[in-house]
Amino acid sequence: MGDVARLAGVSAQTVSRVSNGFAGVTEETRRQVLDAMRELDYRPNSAARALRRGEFRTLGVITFSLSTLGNIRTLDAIATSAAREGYAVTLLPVAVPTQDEVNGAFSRLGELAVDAVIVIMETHLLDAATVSLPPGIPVVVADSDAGDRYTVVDTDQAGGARDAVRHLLDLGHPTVWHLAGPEDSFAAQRRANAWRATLAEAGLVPPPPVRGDWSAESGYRAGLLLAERPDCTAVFAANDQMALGLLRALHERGRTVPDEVSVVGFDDIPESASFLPPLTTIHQDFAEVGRLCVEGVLAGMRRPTPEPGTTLVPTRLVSRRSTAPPPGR
Amino acid sequence: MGDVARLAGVSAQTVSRVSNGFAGVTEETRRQVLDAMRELDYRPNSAARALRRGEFRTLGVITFSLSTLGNIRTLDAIATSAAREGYAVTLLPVAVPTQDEVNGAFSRLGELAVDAVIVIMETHLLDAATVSLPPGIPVVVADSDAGDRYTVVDTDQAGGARDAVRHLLDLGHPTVWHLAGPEDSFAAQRRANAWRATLAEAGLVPPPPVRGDWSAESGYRAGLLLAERPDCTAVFAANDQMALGLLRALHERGRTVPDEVSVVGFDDIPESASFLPPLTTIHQDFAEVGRLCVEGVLAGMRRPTPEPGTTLVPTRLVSRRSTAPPPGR
DNA sequence: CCGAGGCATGTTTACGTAAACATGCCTTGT
DNA sequence: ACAAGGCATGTTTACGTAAACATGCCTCGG
Repeated sequence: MGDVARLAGVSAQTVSRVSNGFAGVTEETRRQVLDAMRELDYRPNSAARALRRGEFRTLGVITFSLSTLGNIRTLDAIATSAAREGYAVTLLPVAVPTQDEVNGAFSRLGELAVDAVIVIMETHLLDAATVSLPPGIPVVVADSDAGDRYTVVDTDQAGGARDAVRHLLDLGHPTVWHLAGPEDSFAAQRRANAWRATLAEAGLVPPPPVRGDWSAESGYRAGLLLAERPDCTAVFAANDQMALGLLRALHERGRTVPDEVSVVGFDDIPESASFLPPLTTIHQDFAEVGRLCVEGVLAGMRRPTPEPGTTLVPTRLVSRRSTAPPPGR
Repeated sequence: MGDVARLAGVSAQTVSRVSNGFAGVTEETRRQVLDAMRELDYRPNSAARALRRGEFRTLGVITFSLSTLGNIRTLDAIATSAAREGYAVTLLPVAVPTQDEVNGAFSRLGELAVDAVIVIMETHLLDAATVSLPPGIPVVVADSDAGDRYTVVDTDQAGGARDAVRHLLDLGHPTVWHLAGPEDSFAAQRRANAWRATLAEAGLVPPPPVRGDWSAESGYRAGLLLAERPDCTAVFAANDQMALGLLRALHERGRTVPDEVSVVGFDDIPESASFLPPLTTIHQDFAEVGRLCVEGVLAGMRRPTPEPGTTLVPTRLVSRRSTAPPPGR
């Protein structure tokens, strides 16, 4: 910076002012400084800048090894939103979802160069973490239900599931079966609960749910069971991949979709439009989740103590060809 | 740090020594300092540390919006390897693969707090970038063929494709058809070239390739064409998703796999083991690619001028049930 | 028994930047 | 015409750390 100042014939402080886009610098002076910067290929030292300013302009994201598609797309949206706000994103990978690993990530975080943290993680692991987050830095949690203790942003899982079930009931189906996700997933739990509640609202007794593990293969296995039940005319699958396996099983068993059985998925993954038949599903707006996460931590940096609370991002039912009225209607 | 030193009854320098795991500190002194650190919940300031040390212990990764599965898994491996080496990973998202965006990312990089850069990007965009990378910081490129100008780490696309084709020829198939990826992808080009070369080596004239766009849907469309050709008994698909679509098309047209037609994919995505039938495919070792990227930049930080060159990560043929000898053998 | 040398620890300093304060010139109103 | 005030720019200082150098004690060999 000193060199630039010398070459431009000004003080280092003026260079700093130009470098930070400060007002109150003559146009001519600014030009001279910019020329000198270019000439010397000057780049501000971000470490010194961070030390002086007390902020890093960086957000930390803690998540499991970029495992699920949803997490990835959320991360992507976070990175994009953060970049727009002039923030970089630092990844804090947690190799395996064990308590030790989570604690490790949290303690590393303490000495990491981040101004705020976004956690994409199921709550029960957060809860059990023994290492506290560094005090005073804002935290937003995605994909969790810890709204009573943290600021939480999440897809409206319940609303989406309710829309899926209602869509099928409105078509005239006597009831809706559920191909649920794994028990240890909160998203799966919330979708299953909303399915049950929506049926109950309609005065129906929910049929026994069939459980998968999110994979297409598990959906296929579940589908083989459901295909045996002639009274099963409508299935709400907890994600699109299981729906894919379900479609295959139904097809193999000669149960045509949607003529004999209607299927609704969840997520709206790109491939779902190309399924056989194209899948009616619940679209999740990951981009919005990511944007709100960034917005949330930035707000937390301005306000001293953000109160806990949950922001839900609405879903949208995408109606394709896998749903129709039940046979005989 | 001063407070900790005071509480522990030592100098700030000793605190620094303990904090950095320096030898030459009495066990007792170390314990006292550690106690004081805990007591005061001291966390070293990474900005000051970076300023003093002249390094950030952070790697930058430039990639397109976490688009393809391969990029994501590479990024994941990079983050994990980097963490093991004590480095954090900062994401540099490039929203759209346009020249402006790439230039933007590169120039932002200049003032970013990273010690090295890993670029996951097709070469032609790198080439056209007008903004130079900051001089003196190591760069490793993945998923590219710019081995003459950069240090490059990549999956051995050609070797994998060759293995796929040879596997089918060895089973006795008269020739092997190719369901290629999009023209603007270097990975697709290299796989197609190796397919052609391997057939030529065997004295065969390659049948016309069918082109898809990586998606299952495009594989389905291509599969409908290939199903019409009774002389087509073996297909090498450039990725697993297109292979999935291909399998569906063949199934619909009554061409059984592997009895009538054998199919080999590329990537070994998790789902491919659950395809119908389970897919023989080429396994890519993304973890190794990521590890080598990190190793490469770290080596570049020690050596002054790393010479360009390409490191290829070998693939592995995973033989499942979608391949068999041709009918009548 | 004494000096050399090693080892644990303390003191000084610089890393590059930006906030806070200081300076001096020029405009403006009476 | 002159004081007041604004505005562009300069000077001083501190951010938290770790390298380099300094100090003092203790051990060990002749």
